[in-house]
Amino acid sequence: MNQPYSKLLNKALDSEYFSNKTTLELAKDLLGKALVLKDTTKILAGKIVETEAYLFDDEASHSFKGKTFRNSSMFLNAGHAYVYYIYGNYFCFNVVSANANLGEAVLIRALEPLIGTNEMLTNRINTSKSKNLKEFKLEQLCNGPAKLAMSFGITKKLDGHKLWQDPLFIADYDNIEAYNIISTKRVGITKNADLNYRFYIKNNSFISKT
DNA sequence: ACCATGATCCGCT
DNA sequence: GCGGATCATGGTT
Repeated sequence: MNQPYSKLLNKALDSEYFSNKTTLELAKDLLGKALVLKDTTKILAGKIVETEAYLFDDEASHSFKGKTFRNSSMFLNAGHAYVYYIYGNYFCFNVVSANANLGEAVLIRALEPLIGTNEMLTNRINTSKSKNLKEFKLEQLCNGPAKLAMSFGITKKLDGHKLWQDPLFIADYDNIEAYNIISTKRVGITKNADLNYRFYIKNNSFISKT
């Protein structure tokens, strides 16, 4: 058993972890935690190094115009997964936050791979049609919201999943105090774009962009 | 029915 | 740095 695996054993965070803080607090606190996918055949894990917050009164948020079929998971209790399909190709993964029916969430934008990197690469190869994947570096495996979803095989099937249970959960990993956290404008949005709701670990080489 | 949009990625210049 | 791929989703006709 390798070091990261033992560090993650029995460290899954419970539902209270997600509900007892604001969305902005959660977006920062998730940095250094591990995203773990565990089923009967495999375990994949990555350290969360980059997040973005989406609030209820936020024009950039999918929830801004109210509840629809697509975004309904955003209105569940904190700690549920919100997975959406985008650009005709990709899935992105969020952690629902704050009060139920409010519609707030944290987008997970980048991971530092810890366990199961070969399986992640296989998932990337099978999902994306790129032919240069063999040259991919570890830094490029999960350095973007759709990339990490591909690596973990996260699809709509996990939309609405409870993140304090298998097969997908968040585990304690690194101590948040050990990091300097940088906040910047969010990536890829046009509305309400001036707020510094993107957070990442300073000097970490696995983030999506500088 | 039709249309515009998009919390992205990738390859090319 | 730029544009194409590609289609579910939601809003409008």
